[in-house]
Amino acid sequence: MAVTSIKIDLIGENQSLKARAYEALKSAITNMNIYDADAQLKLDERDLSARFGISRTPLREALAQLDQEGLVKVVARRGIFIVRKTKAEVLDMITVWAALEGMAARLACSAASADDIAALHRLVDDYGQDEVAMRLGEYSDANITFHQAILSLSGNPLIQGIADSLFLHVRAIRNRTIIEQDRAKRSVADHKEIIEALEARDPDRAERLVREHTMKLRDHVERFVDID
Amino acid sequence: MAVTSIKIDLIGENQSLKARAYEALKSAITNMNIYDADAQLKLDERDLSARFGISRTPLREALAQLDQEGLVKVVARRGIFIVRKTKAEVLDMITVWAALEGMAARLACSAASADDIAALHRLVDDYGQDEVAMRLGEYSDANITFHQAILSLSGNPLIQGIADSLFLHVRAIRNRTIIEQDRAKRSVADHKEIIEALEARDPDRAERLVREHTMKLRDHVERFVDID
DNA sequence: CTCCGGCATCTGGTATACCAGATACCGAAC
DNA sequence: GTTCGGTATCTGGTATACCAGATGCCGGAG
Repeated sequence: MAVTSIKIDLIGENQSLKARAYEALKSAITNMNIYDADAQLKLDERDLSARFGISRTPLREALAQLDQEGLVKVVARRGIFIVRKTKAEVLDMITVWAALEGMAARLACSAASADDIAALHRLVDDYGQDEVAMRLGEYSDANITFHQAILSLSGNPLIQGIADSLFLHVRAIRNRTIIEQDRAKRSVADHKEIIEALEARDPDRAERLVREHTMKLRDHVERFVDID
Repeated sequence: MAVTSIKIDLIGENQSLKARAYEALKSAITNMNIYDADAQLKLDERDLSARFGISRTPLREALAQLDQEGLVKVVARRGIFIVRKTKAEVLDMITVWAALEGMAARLACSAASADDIAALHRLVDDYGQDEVAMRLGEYSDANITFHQAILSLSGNPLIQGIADSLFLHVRAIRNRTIIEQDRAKRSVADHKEIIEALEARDPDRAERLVREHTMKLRDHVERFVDID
């Protein structure tokens, strides 16, 4: 039979205008430095709808969704404001993250396959003792991938979903936390220990290591990040 | 000076139509038995807007919010459907709940005052050995209050917020889980142990007890609740 | 110069009309 | 009787117009 593969247009933007506006706004907001003193924090419905070339209706629905997620705050007859998270809120988010990823590690001990756990090595081993090769920006990406892998290995999609939404907010202060060589080295060491615990199928240890690792980040932010 | 207290109308419904529609729909959906075979799971925008006496616009925004929370699913040109959670999803929710409340107990060991912890006794001690007096419906309420108290004692509002939204969904299957005398008794015993751990300011033990307690519920649902 | 009040304007909230895809019903063809 | 196709209808998506509260400018009174 003739294998005539039809190029179906799934790549093209056939989503609703609301969905497209939502993605565009979310991307714009999460990528801007909202903590800069001169950051533009106020949005205007009519202006935005004109920019996107859509009417206010779908745009409003997108903004309402962002409002619920806590990225913006819609105030009747006042305006729409990009939300600056307080330091306390960020710390609380990291704490919840610690609880979720800890549970994920616990679950992974019984849910993850040996292959899945072995694959974690690839995200850590490259950053062994060679501090020079450890480009910090690159490590930052590998670090995120490592943690998301653990969340994924739990086999509980809800954990991953909640953690993702939290990460969205914590990201905003990421630009303000400088990763030092020393902290990165300890981070790599922590990750190796975590993999060991997973390989040993020791849920209590895996949970504790992951939780303490994330809480170290919490303490670091509490001490050295200055927002508010 | 004359103490003329002005009765400000805060009780009256001065909220937006969207907010009122949202509350009304949320209440209606979470209180109905969506797992009944003959439950009406489809909604219609025009019909609802006529019932509420509002236009489709604010109603749609309320529905969009419920959609994001996972209570309904809006499908373009098909309809709006009340979502039945699968058993796997409910189990995942309870697992996340266990992680959150475990972390809450851990935090409470350092954040809660002695008075706050002492107040927990009131929610448990009444249901001592007197099984006859232990009215199961009444216990169910006290049980919920106890767990929400622990979430609150963590001092982390985010934990409480996420747990609340999870509870909204788990509630739907509550009607289908019969609380037996025996399980309730063991639950009370667990609660007493948890209070002890909090009083001893033992975060590891408090976390473990709370987590295991909630995971018992998870196992119970997995074994005895039949949905899907 | 300062303060106050009213009106122009801005801005999110709501109502309404229209659009297009999806569905269901019905009748014709076989 | 079955199947196919077309059309009426249903339903969520979008555009537009209007509403009312909030803000701020501006001029007059003191």
